[in-house]
Amino acid sequence: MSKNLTSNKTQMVDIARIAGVSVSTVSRALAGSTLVNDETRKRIVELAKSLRFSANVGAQNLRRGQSQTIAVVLPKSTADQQPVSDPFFIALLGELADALTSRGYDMLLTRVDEAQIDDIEGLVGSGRALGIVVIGQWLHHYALTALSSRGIPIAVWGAALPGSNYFIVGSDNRLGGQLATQHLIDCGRKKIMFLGDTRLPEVALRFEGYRDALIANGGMVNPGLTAAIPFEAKAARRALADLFAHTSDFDALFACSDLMAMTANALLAARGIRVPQDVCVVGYDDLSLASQVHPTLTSVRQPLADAAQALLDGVLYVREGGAAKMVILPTGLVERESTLRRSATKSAKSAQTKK
Amino acid sequence: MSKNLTSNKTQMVDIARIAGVSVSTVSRALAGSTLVNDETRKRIVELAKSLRFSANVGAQNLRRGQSQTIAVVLPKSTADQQPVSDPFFIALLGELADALTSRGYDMLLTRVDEAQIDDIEGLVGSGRALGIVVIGQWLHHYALTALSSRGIPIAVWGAALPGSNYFIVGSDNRLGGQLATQHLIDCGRKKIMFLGDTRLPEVALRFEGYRDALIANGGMVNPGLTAAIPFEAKAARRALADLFAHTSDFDALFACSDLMAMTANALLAARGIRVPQDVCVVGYDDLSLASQVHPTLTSVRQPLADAAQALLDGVLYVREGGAAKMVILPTGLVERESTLRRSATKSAKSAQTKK
DNA sequence: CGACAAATTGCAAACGTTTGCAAAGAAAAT
DNA sequence: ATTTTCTTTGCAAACGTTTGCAATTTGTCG
Repeated sequence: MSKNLTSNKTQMVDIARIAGVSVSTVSRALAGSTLVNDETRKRIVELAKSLRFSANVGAQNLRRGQSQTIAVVLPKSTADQQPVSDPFFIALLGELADALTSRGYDMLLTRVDEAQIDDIEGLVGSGRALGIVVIGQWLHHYALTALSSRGIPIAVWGAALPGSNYFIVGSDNRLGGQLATQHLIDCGRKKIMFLGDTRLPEVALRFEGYRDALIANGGMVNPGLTAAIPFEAKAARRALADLFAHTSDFDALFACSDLMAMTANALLAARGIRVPQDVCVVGYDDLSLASQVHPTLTSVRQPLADAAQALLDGVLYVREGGAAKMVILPTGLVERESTLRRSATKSAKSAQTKK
Repeated sequence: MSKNLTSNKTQMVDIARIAGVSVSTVSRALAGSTLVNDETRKRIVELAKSLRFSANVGAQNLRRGQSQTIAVVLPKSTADQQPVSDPFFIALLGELADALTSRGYDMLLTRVDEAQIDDIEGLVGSGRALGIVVIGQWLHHYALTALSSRGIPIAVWGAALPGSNYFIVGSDNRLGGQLATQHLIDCGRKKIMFLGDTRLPEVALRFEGYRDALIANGGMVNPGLTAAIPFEAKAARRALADLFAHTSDFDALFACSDLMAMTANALLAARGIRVPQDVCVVGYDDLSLASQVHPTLTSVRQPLADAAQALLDGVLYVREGGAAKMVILPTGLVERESTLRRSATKSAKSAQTKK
């Protein structure tokens, strides 16, 4: 019966009628334009509030030719039954949500299968979003490159790769690896095992840091002390269990995520190996969980809030025609119970002093 | 110079021109209408794909008078500096994301301060979303009631409260509490401590289940064996540390979240108390993490995927004018290392037999 | 008192779709 | 050959905003 498709939601024309002005005036008043008389403006704003009016965003976008929404895509590897992959991504997601809302943007969350990665172009093409933040780049470097070169504003959380033409934000993975390893060396450890799959760009960089630290201290990488543990929880557990079943010839672990470190801790504990006395463990990400478990976890912190800001800025910047950039954020080591610095005798300090 | 505000994105008129048909035909073809000749349809669909065209969703919504987006709001308590409160919510969020996308809806993620909870009405009022899923109801029961009675389609994850006029989905908290407690009793435990803030509706129900189980086994609640531990990680840690500093007169813990249980485990371990030998611990939620830590955590599982489906169904149902309902999902106990069933001698079985 | 500027308002044309209706053919029935 | 039916297409009017422009009112100055 009713003439309009959309249900009886109040809209500008209603307000205009009640206030006895035209729709234009209502529009301007609500937009805070100076073109409208102060008094009328107040009256209209008041009225709108009392009617709980909020303007149809679709129509606004249509008219203005732009949206205030940013799409955030989370990877979903086909093999992975976990709803959301890594707690770290979640933490980042949370920060992103806050950063976006505090700057007046809406957040459209999408999980995409790695295979459908190309489809996300539609998010922008359809005007749903003005740009895209991609969390986790190992969904096909080339796909992101293609997207970016086609003019889709994207910013990616990941590692800086050579030949990237897309905007990329990441932490200083190399430094992170270095800090962690140096700390373990300072703890007097000699056989530091690296846990992580170096096929992933970020892990590869952390590995370089690991190697650098070893070399800087007169050591070198022992191939027997590296294990390609995947990030995904269950697979990681399997791989670690398998690893520990075959070797216990290490006195420290450097894990590429806190989740991995925690799982390793659990498996070591089950074998009666004590952390940190027998084995020191350093994780990565500094999840809030890291300070909740036993033993609390020494970890490499990534500046999440800064990352979120940088990603948002990145999307907007690219959208304005800015060229792709790399933003590398600092990392720092947070020391907790899972590692134990030796008493001053053999610490980094004495390394400075000539023996 | 260009006449149109929106940048040079391809739109229907472009396709129409190239294909030599009218916009209407393009629209119909892409919508799969039978009104258009099979051959022309194919040609147009092909063309659209090759141009990577996707229709402007804003315009579609405007014209159709409805959107295909569902807003999901996550609580953000003002005091809480954690980006996203509880890992459980995250897991649910992930399931929601999958449920929504697999049914063709977009997901608009919003974090709201508890104070701004009323503002979420605008999400629907502005046509951005067709309905709202609220995760965590203890942001003001009354606000949700008001929202719902004003006709905003919402579905809430939480506990069934008397006098709710909004659609609510929750697990059977009472049963969960019962199962956990009964299991601890079956483990031969006598002093089972309840950890959780019973001011929260869900916790209150779990407590009832706890009480019921005690009574069913000829016991009763000992007020000294309940502690109002909050959910938020840091506060929980403080409260637990404080608790354990004052009492150790318990042989089992029933914690209202896995996070709480893990933290308790960590603090107990630091005090040299062994789990499960000295103290058995049951958590709640069955996070994927529960099977990663040491000892792996016995926990009450909530059916996340079902929950997500039910929430989505709920929003749609309410939007179609359906009356508010309560959906209570089953729970189950997952036994792991943190509890240890006694050998048959003193188990539940013998409780049946007359002494 | 007339002319001109400034302030405030309204008109109407977009924005990119969908869809009721009419039109134009083509095929079928008479 | 004429009418009827069916298939396929296009026209044009929405959907709810924003905004350039013109129109009106009011104020100021000579």
